[in-house]
Amino acid sequence: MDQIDRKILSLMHENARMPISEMSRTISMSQPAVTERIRKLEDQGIITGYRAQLSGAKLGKHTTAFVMFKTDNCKDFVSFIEASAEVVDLYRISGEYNYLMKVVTENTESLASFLDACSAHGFSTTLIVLATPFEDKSLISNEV
Amino acid sequence: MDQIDRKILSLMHENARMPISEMSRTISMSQPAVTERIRKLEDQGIITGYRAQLSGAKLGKHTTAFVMFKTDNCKDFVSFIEASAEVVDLYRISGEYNYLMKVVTENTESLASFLDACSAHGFSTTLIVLATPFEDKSLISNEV
DNA sequence: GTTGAAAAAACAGAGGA
DNA sequence: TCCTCTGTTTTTTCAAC
Repeated sequence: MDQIDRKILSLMHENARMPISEMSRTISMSQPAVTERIRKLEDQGIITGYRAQLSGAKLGKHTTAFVMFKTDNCKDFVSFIEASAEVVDLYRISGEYNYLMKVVTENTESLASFLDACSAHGFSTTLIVLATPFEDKSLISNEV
Repeated sequence: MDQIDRKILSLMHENARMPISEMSRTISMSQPAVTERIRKLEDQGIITGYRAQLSGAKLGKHTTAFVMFKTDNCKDFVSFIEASAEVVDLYRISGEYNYLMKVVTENTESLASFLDACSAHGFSTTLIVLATPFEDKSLISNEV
């Protein structure tokens, strides 16, 4: 992991579909060398995947919320949540609640339906997302 | 947005670096047609970008937390947070707190330093992430 | 939406600092 | 070890339909 690897990670985080040839020009290194470095970053598990980012709103999902949940039966709860299409992220957390999850639904009504379905497993506190100043900032500082 | 578009989005969410030629084989449609559909999905803002997913742990960031924050000066707070490399996501939320942010740091000590720096802007409650059963589940159901 | 040719990129091997 | 160079294969682009 040197400065060149960090630059590659930064570029990949900005645009994962950038051709390797273009990256090789940007960082002034031959294409096979860049390819090999990317392969190693993947093998080491530093790069875990490449994903298209989708707009929830453009797909008709206009409501995002974070739900903190307290349950006594983690196993059943996780099974239930894994099967719930509304939940995009699930975190086990410290504190009064067991779990925090990010929920994306069409509207507040469908969020309410989801929360109703959850209530069999415990109790929750819901934080509605009003705006997202930024999301998914890079873990790599992009100075060279 | 028909079933083929949904399939493209699903494939792109699984692996954004999949060659379009491979996608065209998977969904049995000519490559220029797939390319044109992707271009339209980008133009419509349904696809907002392509990102490499990086492992925080493999980059030496072993602590993830969600911090709920209450501030009286949103403008200054957001400026401060935007300049903080530790914060990867920032959400404006409803409820007792103004903001929820996802914070990724090297360890609990560096998290404490960050929270100390924040304390000038208001008060917070921190939820430490103990485990992540899943993250970034697709908004598109991947049945065809 | 398809086909097919030209351009570009990715891959794989040989060899050098 | 890590890189560059180079020839081959694959993918992308762009024309015409």
